[in-house]
This record gives sequence, C-alpha cells and structure tokens, in this order.
Amino acid sequence: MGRGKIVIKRIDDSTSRQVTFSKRRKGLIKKAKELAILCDAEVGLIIFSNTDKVYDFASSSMKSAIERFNKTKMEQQQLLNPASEVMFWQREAATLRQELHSLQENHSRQLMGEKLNGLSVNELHNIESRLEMSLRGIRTKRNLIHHENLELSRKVQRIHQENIELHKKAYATSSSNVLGLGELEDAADASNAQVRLQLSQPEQSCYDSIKELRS
Amino acid sequence: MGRGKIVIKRIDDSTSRQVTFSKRRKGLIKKAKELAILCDAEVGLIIFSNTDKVYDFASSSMKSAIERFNKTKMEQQQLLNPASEVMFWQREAATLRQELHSLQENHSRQLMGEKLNGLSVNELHNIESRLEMSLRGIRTKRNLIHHENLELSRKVQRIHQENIELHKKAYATSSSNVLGLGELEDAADASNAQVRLQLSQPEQSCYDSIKELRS
DNA sequence: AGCTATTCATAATC
DNA sequence: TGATTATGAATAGCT
Repeated sequence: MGRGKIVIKRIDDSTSRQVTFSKRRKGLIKKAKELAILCDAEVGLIIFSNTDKVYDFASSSMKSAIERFNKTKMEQQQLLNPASEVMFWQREAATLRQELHSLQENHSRQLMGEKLNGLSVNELHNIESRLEMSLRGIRTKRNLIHHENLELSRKVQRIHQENIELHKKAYATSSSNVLGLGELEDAADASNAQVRLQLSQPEQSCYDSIKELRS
Repeated sequence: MGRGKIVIKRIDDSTSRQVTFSKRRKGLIKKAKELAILCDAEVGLIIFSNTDKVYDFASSSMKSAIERFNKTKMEQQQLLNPASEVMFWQREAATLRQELHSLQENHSRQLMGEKLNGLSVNELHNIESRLEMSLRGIRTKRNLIHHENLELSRKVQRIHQENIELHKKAYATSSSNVLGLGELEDAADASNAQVRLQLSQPEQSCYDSIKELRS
C-alpha cells in the first residue's frame, strides 16, 4: 500500500528506515488498539527501535499481559511435557541459589559503601533480606509439596498392593458380582497411582538437589 | 477497509467478533513481522482472545522482549523520579511479604495431606519470576550506585590533584593570604576525597564480581 | 513533516 | 469455517 510494491527486507538507508519505522509503528499500534476494542481481546505490544527506543501498547496493562502470558505458557508447557517441569524447577532453584549467593557475597563488601548512599542501600539491604526470607519460604513450600507427593505416592502404592491382594482373594473365593465392581473401582485408583508415582520419581531427586544446595 | 466503514467499538455478535478476531489477528501479526524485518526492530506481541486463547509473535524471543522492556522501563522510572523508585521497591517488598505470609498460612492447612493442586505450583512460579526480576533490578540499581561512586571518586581525585598543584604553585610564588585561604578550602576538599576514595575501593571489586557473574 | 498513487487489509457476502 | 470481492485504510515514494 504505497506508491510502489516493496519486498519485506531490512531497509538499508537509515533515513528511510527511520521514516518507515515511524509510520508503521503508528499503524501497528493503531491496529492493536482496534483489535483489542473490536474483539474484546487483551493485547500487549512492545517495540524497540534499532536505536533502542521503546514504544508499547497494552489494552489493560503490560504487567497484566506479561503475567497472563507467562502463566498460560507455563501451563501449556506442563501439559505438553510433565517431566520438563522438574527440569524447570531444578534450573530455577540453581539460578536463584546463584543469585542469592552473589547477593550474600556482596553484602559484606558493601558494608563500607553503605554510608555513602545510606538510604537507598539500606533499602536495598532490607529488600534483600525480605527476598531471602521469601525464597526460604518458597523452598520450604516446595519441599513440602514434594514430600506430600511422595507420601501420596506411597499411600497409593499401598492401596494398589491391597487391591491386588483383594483381587487375588476375590478370585480365589469365586467372587460375587458386587466384589467385581469394587475391583473395577480399585483398578481405576491404581492407574492414578501409576501416574502419580511417575511424577514423584524425579521430584525426589529435585528435592535432594535442593537439600544439597542448602548445605 | 472492507465493504463498508465500521466504527471501532466492541462487536456484539459473538460469531462475527470471532471472525474479525481471526482476520485482524493474522493481519496484526503480519504487520508486526514486517515492522521487525523492515526496520530492524525488536517486536513482541501478545494477544489473548476473549475465549482465553493466546497468540503471540516475537521477532527474537518473547523472553528477550519482556526482559528488555522491564529493564528499560525501570531505568526510565529511575531517571524520571529517583524517589519513586524507593516507593516501587517498598511496594514490591510489601507484595512479596504478603505473598510469603499467605504461603506460610497455607502451610499449616496443607500439612494434613491436602492434595497437591496445580494452582499452588503456578503461584510459586509467579512469585519466583517476580523474585528473579526483583533481584535483577536490585543488581542493576547497585551497579548504578557503583558507577556513580566511581565517577565521584575520579572527580574528587582530579580535584585533589589540581589542589596539590595549586598548592605547589602557591608556595613556589610565595602566595598572598588570599591564596592561603583558598589552599585551606582545597585541603578540606582533599580530605573528603580521601574518604570517598576509600569507600570506592571495595565497590570496584564488587562491580567486577557482578560483571564476572554475568558472563 | 505533508501529499497522493498505489497496494493492502478486511467487512460483507456467499 | 473458507473463498471472493468491493471498499476503505495504510503507506511508499516524492516534495
């Protein structure tokens, strides 16, 4: 839509690239707005020029859009591959630990410099303490979850075992139809147990790795 | 651009809203791509339909775009109003504390083998993302402080040097009383310089260590 | 920055 | 849904 057709390829001339950027950016943001209004959609748009300037549009707020995006993507990932979740947490824990470590290391060195920028550094210090506390809470929480999961797995395994024995008994004594129904229900529980057990397997190792990181 | 003009207003009919959404979403993403390529820009686009489906486009990666956005916005905020930054962190800390509190509250309830639900894991993830972002922000801030401090130190050192030379000159030419006063004032500055230089010493290493960690 | 000649996106319709 | 087409919008090339 212009005096002539163009091919979509980086514009070499920096001036006309700049001009095109201005025009098209405006157009894009307008269209984003329209989509949000017309279709009742949440839209978030971030644009960086090649000169590092930012432009953005968000129908509600960028914070909201980004958080919703992360949440959704995470759920998708979990559904796609349950095992990858464990790896994700492992990476997460490692990253956080490293960051904490560097923060803690820097603390002592900062004590001197603190006086110079008293307020903001103090503030930072407070915030860091809080962050550490939060992280501790989160890790505790995670451990609890893993424990619970393990507990659950064991319980289910037990039920499964009991079920098998019941099964044997039932067949041995030539079971009635009523017993047969019970057996079916238990079988369904057992299959759930399998799923949970599979999930709990790697979590154990994750938990161990976290424990290691703590020491 | 169509058979008739339209007003930009939520489309009431859900079917045509859906149709329009499909068409315009496609168009918007196409334009976003074109802008990125033509103008060598980094573009991130997130779209949620009113039925909660996500669509997105990112010229590099959404992670990159979001991180760059957060970083830039934070810097802008800092430049705009240094005082508001403290409030930002205070709010952040308050939020984190509150979240920690609710986590801890949930602990006791969850101890009795309440089932592990996906929501709590998501919650954890969100909080951890936030923590990571906060930590990154803190490091950025700290770097800035260190930079400023270094700059200050150099400046003071320079002044100190100038002062010494002035001093020499003054004595060499058998200075008047007026020059002597100036010398005293400069001497006071010089002592300040000493203090600042001492403070800056550990900060240098701190900054270096952060740089190291980043690579 | 403006101004058109064009191309493009899309609303209406099937 | 998917394809078609008339129409309004966006914009490339100039000034």
